[in-house]
Amino acid sequence: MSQSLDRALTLLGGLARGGKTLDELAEEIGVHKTTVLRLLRTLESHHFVRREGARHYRLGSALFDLANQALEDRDVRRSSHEALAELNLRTGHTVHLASYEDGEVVYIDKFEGHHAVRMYSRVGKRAPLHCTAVGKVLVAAMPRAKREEIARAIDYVVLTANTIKTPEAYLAELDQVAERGYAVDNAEHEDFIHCVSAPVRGAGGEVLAAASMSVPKVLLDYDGLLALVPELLAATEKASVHSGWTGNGKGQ
Amino acid sequence: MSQSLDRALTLLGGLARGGKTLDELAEEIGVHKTTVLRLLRTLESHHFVRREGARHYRLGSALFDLANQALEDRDVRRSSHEALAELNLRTGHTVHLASYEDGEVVYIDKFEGHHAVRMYSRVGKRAPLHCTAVGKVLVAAMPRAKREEIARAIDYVVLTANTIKTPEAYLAELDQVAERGYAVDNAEHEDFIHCVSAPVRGAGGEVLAAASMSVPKVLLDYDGLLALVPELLAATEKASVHSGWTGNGKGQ
DNA sequence: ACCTCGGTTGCGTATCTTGCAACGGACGTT
DNA sequence: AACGTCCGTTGCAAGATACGCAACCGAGGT
Repeated sequence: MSQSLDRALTLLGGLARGGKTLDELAEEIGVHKTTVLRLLRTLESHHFVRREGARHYRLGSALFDLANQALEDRDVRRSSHEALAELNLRTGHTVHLASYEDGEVVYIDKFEGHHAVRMYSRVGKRAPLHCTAVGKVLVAAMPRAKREEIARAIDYVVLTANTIKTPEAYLAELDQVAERGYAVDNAEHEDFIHCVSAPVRGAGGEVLAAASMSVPKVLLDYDGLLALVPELLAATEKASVHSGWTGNGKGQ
Repeated sequence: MSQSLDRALTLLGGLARGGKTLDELAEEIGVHKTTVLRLLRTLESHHFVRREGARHYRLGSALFDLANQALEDRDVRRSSHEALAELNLRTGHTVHLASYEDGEVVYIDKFEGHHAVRMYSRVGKRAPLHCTAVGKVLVAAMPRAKREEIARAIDYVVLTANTIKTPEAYLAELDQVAERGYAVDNAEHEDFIHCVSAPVRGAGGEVLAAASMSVPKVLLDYDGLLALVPELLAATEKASVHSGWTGNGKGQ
């Protein structure tokens, strides 16, 4: 592990929450401001940071640049884009695309809902596996042994009254998800929101990502949410076809 | 300047162009692979890179995360979004939003055109000041002394037959741009594309960013392009109002 | 079974990074 | 107008840290 690099990356995280002054940053990561200055200079030379006026540093454009290249790398995102945009347009609900990344879920695309109520999420944000519909879909797609391994490794943080609390309950839920082909998060992550999610598949039938719709409970009750499932499945099927998926079963 | 950080950032740039193996990366930045390994590990722990299967490294999700936060930081982007999305929807042409950043133009938003012909650009990408419509708009908004300083500092790389080649010609062009309130790039950057651009203003009348429409020449001739200007101006005015702009002149 | 390729580890050394202390410039205050 | 404060910047010396080496390991391919 490289110390200076580690500090610099932490620095970026700190800068993410608004422009900061040199000493503020120094204090935040617990080093001398000279050190921060040098790190910032290096970051700046690569456009990772920019100086705003005199006494403020902000994140720079290299971030956008790399991020977009990284996103383009993820082919699912591109191939699913059209189908999900349509789904979002037609239903007006927030649509997410997420993939599994070492023990968590990462949002790789987001289409904002058309209501006043907005979800606190963001492309690149991570979320737990046990209390999100996308998490369930992604883990349910894995072989049973892997599922168990993951289920046991999860830290079942309780976020709402409905949050799943044990590996056993989680595994049972996954069985259901695998069987019916979609997952539900019945206000297990945030109190006022529930979601449905379904997988996007690739050429070999493997699950590339999970798409979800998130709806505030004030807008639609649980039955109303479930009534959206056919539309969701139509969209994920379209996205799957665009991603190379060819049939119903496994393989070609 | 911090050496290891510098190397790590260079590494990220290298990774942007597809997954690489350890030795490839080591060679690329001219260090021992052990060093690369350590840097990658640190980057990985912050989710800046991820390991793809056995022998491939790719950019990770921290990039998306930071990038989105950085973009949200740039208020112009949010406040202009609606007007530009409309413009894009109505005309079907590619719309860019760009701002000035130390001697270059940086794209901070992009709305893809609806035609088959796509432009090679990307949010976060940088472009020269002398051969882009957005560049002209941004520089034309600066006080005359600053304009001259910038005009003299530009390296007039010739990209097409129409590219401006001298500070004098550039300054003359800027005068025109400042006067009529919009700029044109008549295939000065890429041979087959021409653009028009206009400024987005903030509360004090200052120019926050430049919006542009890019159109393949095969789709629209020069006069057709100019015919789009009123629509562009309507959009940038709307974006300006959303950004706090209140009147026609300076000040409130 | 061998070879190659990619990744990983331990270790000593030299380098690079660090924190200190002091300076300078820009504001704001008295 | 002079002073004080806040923030950024520089040079330097000490030592922690990142570096490259060489050897090892594991997986694929021949």
